[in-house]
Amino acid sequence: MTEEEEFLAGYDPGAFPSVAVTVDVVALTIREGRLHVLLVERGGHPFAGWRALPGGFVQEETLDAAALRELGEETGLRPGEGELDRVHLEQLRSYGNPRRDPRMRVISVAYLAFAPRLPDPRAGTDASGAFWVPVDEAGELAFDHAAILADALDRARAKLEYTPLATAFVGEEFTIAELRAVYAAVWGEELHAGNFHRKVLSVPGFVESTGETAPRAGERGGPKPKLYRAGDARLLHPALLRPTREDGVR
Amino acid sequence: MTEEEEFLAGYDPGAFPSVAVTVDVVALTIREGRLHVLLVERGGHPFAGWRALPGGFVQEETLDAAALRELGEETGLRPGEGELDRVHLEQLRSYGNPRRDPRMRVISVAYLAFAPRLPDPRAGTDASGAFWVPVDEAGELAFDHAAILADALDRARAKLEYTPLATAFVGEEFTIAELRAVYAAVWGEELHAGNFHRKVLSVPGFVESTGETAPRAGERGGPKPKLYRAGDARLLHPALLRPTREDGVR
DNA sequence: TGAGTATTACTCGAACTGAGAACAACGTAG
DNA sequence: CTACGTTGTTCTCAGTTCGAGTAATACTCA
Repeated sequence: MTEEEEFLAGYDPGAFPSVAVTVDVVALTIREGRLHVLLVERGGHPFAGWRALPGGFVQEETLDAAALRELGEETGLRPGEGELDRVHLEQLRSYGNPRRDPRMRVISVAYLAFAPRLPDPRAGTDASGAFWVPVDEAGELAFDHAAILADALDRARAKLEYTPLATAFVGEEFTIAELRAVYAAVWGEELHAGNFHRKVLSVPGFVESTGETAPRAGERGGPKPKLYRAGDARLLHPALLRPTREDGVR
Repeated sequence: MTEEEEFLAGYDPGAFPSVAVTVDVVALTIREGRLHVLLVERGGHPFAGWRALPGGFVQEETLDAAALRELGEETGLRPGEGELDRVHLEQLRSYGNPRRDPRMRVISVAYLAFAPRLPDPRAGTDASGAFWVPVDEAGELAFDHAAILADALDRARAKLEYTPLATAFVGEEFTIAELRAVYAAVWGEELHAGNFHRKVLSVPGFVESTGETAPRAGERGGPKPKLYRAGDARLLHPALLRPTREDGVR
């Protein structure tokens, strides 16, 4: 036994202050042109009856795996069954205010999930119900979840600018107009169709043409749009700048 | 007693899986034109004798407070004593691989600290020594700290583009050339002096003139430069784009 | 069939960028 | 003290990108 092995064998984990660690997931999708977030209604205390972000305690798994597991439990989807695999998942940040949970010290690692239109969720084990809500109608949330949601929206809006994240909200094949609708929904403002078109096609690696066109035009007319799929770029250069941002944001 | 109070009174914190939570700090500063990171040499197991990021277990405090405390303990500086108050501190992300610490499940919340030139640190309680090391000479680190450092550098380099973060590396009053040296050190490439000057002054809220000039020119001549202080912008619009980034970074 | 709408392409002036030059102010080697 | 090299600052200029608007075309719906 080496000195280090000996040390580890005699190590007492209880000697350090212990806290609980949860993951909370801000899952975003777009429905009917509006950005929606997945919420659950809490069944038990604390905050019984309140809306909250889906989440739960971390088990013997990586943080990423915990987030994906929680998302699957709340939506009723399973990894390997298609839709959940196309979800883009990334860590947002951690929240550790000592009083954020009245039970005990709980540190939450928040995750951000972006998904194409998912089916309506069914209730998970830890919640009496889960549902998609437009982000501007989320209202008051349990714990500090309203602040987490606000941070998540900031992050999502910013990431649309310099990453191809928008492609995570649409299907495998999509039109430029669908992509533009994603930006409009997340940023909350319309974009100039012509300039958006030019810009998206000019950024290398953002989208690549499938060579095909959609079988049908939009609901209200117009030519059959061309189809694209996501390119291989991880960052957009140059970025798609958000319009009408005032000078010197503070 | 309300129903919720009753629930909380009978609540057993031990019922949930418990893990240890630490904060690790990636403290960056610039010395002699090179970007340095603060490292400690571990005194005890595991990884005795290895270099590591300064950090420790979270106590009854916010995560931000824990990071600031750890930074103070390793550098020997105390909050309220000037230099430590000008440090910019922000959360990087959390690392929770179940095997990242051989003792037990430890989740680490990593922080990023940017500071103007700090004095040489003196040893803290949990480390037999602390020192500034050029980031490209950090070498192998304990735990997953090398990965954390890499993520931190990515973040720092990116944030220089769209935030006034560079002002956190210089003194209260600084010259445009000092600011340019920060960008050069972090990005690892020289910038066109004239264009940088024009750009910095044109971004609203980045810097504001003090109306004064430095008492002395640089070591090797030149006119006395004008002095500036940080403006009130939190984001740079338009951003300072990093040069020579190839098309379609992937 | 006609009206309305949407995709896509094109135009034009304004703004921005990268590269370089010019100039004056300064430190230092000789 | 002088000459020279270095540096901060301002300008110029051509190429590129951006925002806003226009136009041609193709489709849906009534």
